[in-house]
Amino acid sequence: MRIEAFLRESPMFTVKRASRHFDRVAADAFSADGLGFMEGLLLAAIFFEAPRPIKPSHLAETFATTRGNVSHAISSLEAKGLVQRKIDPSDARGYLLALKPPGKRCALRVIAAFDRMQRGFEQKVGRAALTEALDAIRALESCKHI
Amino acid sequence: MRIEAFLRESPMFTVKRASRHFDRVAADAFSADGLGFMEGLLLAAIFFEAPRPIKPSHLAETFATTRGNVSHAISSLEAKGLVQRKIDPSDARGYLLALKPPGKRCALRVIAAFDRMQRGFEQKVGRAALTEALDAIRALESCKHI
DNA sequence: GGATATAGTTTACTCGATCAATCATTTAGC
DNA sequence: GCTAAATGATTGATCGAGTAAACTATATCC
Repeated sequence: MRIEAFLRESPMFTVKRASRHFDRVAADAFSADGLGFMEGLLLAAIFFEAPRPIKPSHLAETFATTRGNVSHAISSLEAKGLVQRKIDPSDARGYLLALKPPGKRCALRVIAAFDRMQRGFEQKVGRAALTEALDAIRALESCKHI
Repeated sequence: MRIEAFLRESPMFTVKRASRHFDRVAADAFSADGLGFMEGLLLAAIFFEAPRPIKPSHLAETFATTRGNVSHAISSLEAKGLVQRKIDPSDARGYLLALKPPGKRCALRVIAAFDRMQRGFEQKVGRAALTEALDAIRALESCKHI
């Protein structure tokens, strides 16, 4: 088989390449705010949850990643003055996250960018096909090992 | 909107999460050989092209990445004793890549793992749906900016 | 022959992710 | 009530992959 045909049929490579592409697109879109893709998503998540503050563990679960990873990303957002950690009054082990005013403005820009991208996607492949494709990709994630 | 609904409809996040999942699956499958996902793909690419040796620039194009990136990965594969660089007799600027015997055996394991994964995917979502989903994902890559 | 283009490497850097160790607090068991 | 175990989160070290720019060496074109 030719490698090109192999890659073309491979969900793993197709998904990986698309992921890289989206990283570049997001980095480009958020370059003014100096955010990465994941940072933008976290900011959007905190915004959507407002005014209810959100816990890091909730974010880790939502984004299917580790707490350590979220902790690092939040530290980065905090260093940029976008997010604030406050001790959770109901559980002093944990923290609650809230947007600072610049973070709120930044989140709005991020969400607007995601929305524009979403419209571009739906225009490109159609809403129904997009939904089906995402369902298929999600289903692949249940293949846990080779 | 809830962040969960936002993420569910977002191709960018769905694709990114799946990409991370595949990274973990591949790292797990290739752990005995100490290969990453991309290293495995490169090895498979060189194997598929054999006996015709392959140029790094060809790999960079095939995998939609930079030459620098390929150069790093090849160096890593070379350090593991899997791949060999030879000066291209027809163009002394370039190199030709070939598998050393351990690299060949390793490539066979890698390809077998990819094939098992592929069968798992097709069993999970069906061959037709898989093809459609990949076509949709590829189409999204033509959205160049937000 | 000299300017320019090309192949590849190198260096430094970023981002996202993971792991193990650690700390503080909460909960559970006795 | 007090200790032991579980939990929420941070830290620090490390990794893989990717990028960009500078650089070397060779090839090509006029």
